[in-house]
Amino acid sequence: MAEDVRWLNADELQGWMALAAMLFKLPGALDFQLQRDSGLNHFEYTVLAALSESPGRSRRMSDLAGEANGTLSRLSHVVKRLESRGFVHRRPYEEDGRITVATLTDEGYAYLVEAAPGHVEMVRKYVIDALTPEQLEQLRVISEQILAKVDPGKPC
Amino acid sequence: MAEDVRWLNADELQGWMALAAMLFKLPGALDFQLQRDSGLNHFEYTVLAALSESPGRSRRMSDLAGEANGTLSRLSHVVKRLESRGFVHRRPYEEDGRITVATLTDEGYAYLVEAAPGHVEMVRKYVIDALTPEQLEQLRVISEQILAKVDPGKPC
DNA sequence: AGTAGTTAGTTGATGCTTCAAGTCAAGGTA
DNA sequence: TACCTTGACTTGAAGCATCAACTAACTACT
Repeated sequence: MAEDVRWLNADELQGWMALAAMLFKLPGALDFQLQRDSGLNHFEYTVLAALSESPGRSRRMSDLAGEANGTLSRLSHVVKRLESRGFVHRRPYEEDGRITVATLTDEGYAYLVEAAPGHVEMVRKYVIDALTPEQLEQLRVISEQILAKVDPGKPC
Repeated sequence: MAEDVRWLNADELQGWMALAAMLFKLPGALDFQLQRDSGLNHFEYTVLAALSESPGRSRRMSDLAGEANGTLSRLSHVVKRLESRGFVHRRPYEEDGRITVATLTDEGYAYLVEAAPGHVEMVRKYVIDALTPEQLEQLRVISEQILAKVDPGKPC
């Protein structure tokens, strides 16, 4: 078929391999710490954190899914779990019955406050302290450029 | 407890949020393309690719797990699936019966050759072409530094 | 030779994610 | 009013990953 494939040269391959390795291992490492210390995975943590910073500690499901970088389906399952643990509750939005609003409960907030320091420490250890401020800035720009290609519908 | 948490400042938070978003979305996007076009996920692809570049298209399980950035258990499940599809076969190593050697079959190689162009194209589109050569080099260095913190046991 | 300990890999259960299909509410359209 | 159509979720099944427990093969000690 397409014989005109633009294969990767040595530098490109090296760059991609390094990124791929990081892409595989960092999420696992973060999940491991969170799971062990708080019984949450990274997605669940992100959901709770996003709620805690929202007005009224509430947010509609679609927004929350976007904020936490997940699909609506995934979020729905996760919020059901979090709800059964008493960290979140859901109610239909009065002005539009299709919309569901999720709210962080006091227990959920307290739990998040317990979990946050350990998580922040890990992010520091693995990412922030591993890089110079310049590198972190480079990484931010790079991540945004890649994200723009992967998910063009998110102007930011 | 520990009230002396070093929270993230605005720049640090921005950098981390951008990385996190990329970390969540890029693997999904790559998996999606591979799954749709080739019925493989990224880990399976990596395993086949690693085998194809090994002497005799063969490798012991532990090495392969390291190469593909996964655990031995995960690899074992995956190789079982790949074996049942006829892409790989396993045999015990004569000189040490504990060791298992996995080998890429001709069908597996042919399948990989079919899948590779589409995958390379995606890696180009999402990563290589999104960045300047300097940025790719920055990203390689950054990834290696992060990886060294996450997984200190791998000197490279 | 016998026993304990280590290494390499496998397996099964559990839980999370994904995908496709479903529900239910709201906004046209006629 | 009845009928599509779209939007916003929810659900159930299937697949995949993770974890802990297990087996088998080798090594070291006595």
